[in-house]
Amino acid sequence: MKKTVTINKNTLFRKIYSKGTSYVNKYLAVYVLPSKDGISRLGITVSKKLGCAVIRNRAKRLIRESYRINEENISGGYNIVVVARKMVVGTDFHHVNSALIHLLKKHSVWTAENE
RNA sequence: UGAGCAUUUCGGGCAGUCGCGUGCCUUUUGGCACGAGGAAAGUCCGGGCUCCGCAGGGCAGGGUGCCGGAUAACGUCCGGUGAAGGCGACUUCAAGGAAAGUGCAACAGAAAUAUACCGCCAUAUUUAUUAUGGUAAGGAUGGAAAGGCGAGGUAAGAGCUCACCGACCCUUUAGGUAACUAUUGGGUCCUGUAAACCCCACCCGGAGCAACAUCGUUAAGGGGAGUUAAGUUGGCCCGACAGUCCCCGGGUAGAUGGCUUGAGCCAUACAGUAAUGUAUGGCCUAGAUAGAUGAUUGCCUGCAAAACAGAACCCGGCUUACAGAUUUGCUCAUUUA
RNA sequence: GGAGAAGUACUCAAGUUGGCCGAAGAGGCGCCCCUGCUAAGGGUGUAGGUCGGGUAACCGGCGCGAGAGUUCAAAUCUCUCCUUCUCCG
Repeated sequence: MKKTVTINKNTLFRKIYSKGTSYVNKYLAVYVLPSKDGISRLGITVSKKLGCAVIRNRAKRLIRESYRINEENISGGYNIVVVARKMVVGTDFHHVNSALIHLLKKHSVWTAENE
């Protein structure tokens, strides 16, 4: 299994925000933009408004874990940015996981194999 | 048994599966080791380190403020003194100077550092009173009103005089390194405020790892000031520096080092009341750069795995947040012996 | 990560050599005029939060981000905490 490629440039983030399509959930907001070179990238945004460093780190870890588990089911070649919303504070992994799957299905980047 | 005061340590443990960061070994797969805190937080102090001009002097500015000690240093810590609170164990305290000077004290009150509204007394006029003078005992105001109380004294009064008490200044003796405590004699009777200016003593150059160093990338030039009196530091001055470039706006791409062996941790012995220091032996314990600890299952302790919370150059403190468990010593009350 | 600035009625805010300060002023709200009606415009005056008391007029306490301290007295001075905003390469 290859490593998860992350987005680490501010300009790329801004491009995805302005040009990508977005769907919003109670827990998360997901922006998707097809990448030019065919590599999937993941970016996670957690605002400072959500809470202190522990809460923000917890949210990032839950999102990253959910992406890692479901990476096989996501069709490649997309830049995906996941933004955590306020309801994510205090929830457990299962809620975050189902929320992410729901949004990825809306974006139709979910290639269901197991269902 | 109840109530309370101080204080120590911990902040779940073990195992399985998938996954993350760093290092090492293999190098296609992979394997092994290590991997957040008592506050990592707030950035409130102090220091190391780096650069700024060699890190100097004065003014300004800022900080600290009982005494002695500890320390690299501190606004921290330890031991003592004093004051306040508590029956007590004990706790709290920015605790120098108001008798060097200046300012301020609203409203109220007659008057706020100086006085005469009412009252009391004397004299004159007159007997309703009015005027002048004396007075700080009594009233009233205020947070604060000329040290308190008694006796003498007086026209009425007053530290005006005296006894006792209190405060302050000088002083004698004893104890203590000192703050200070006890004490002898003399003098004085003075509002509060220095977290108002100030005085006294001591301390402080500035900026910060987004510092800084090395290697590289982009680029395009334009405008302004200056020519030995301008520039450079932190506000100013002096001194110093370099000996031609400086400022404004615009453009560009980052990588590596700094980055963890340190005033380090643990154990023992000795010195010291203690903070702490010295010696010997052992140990190596995160180092990321959109930023590593998560998901899940089982067992154990427990009512319940459950609080506050995530290193970002590194240390010493302080402050604030914190569910629950826990060590040791002491005080008071009640009962029984 | 580091360095700073600010917080006052519903909103924007003035006030900080400590005292007559629940706090000037503007918007907003509310009343009147104008209009067939409304908006805009003009004029005028009032109350300002919260708790307690009172039939009411009104009176008293607490309140200038929160909590302590200094002082006779704190929006103002000092300390600690909270929130918001700005700057750095």
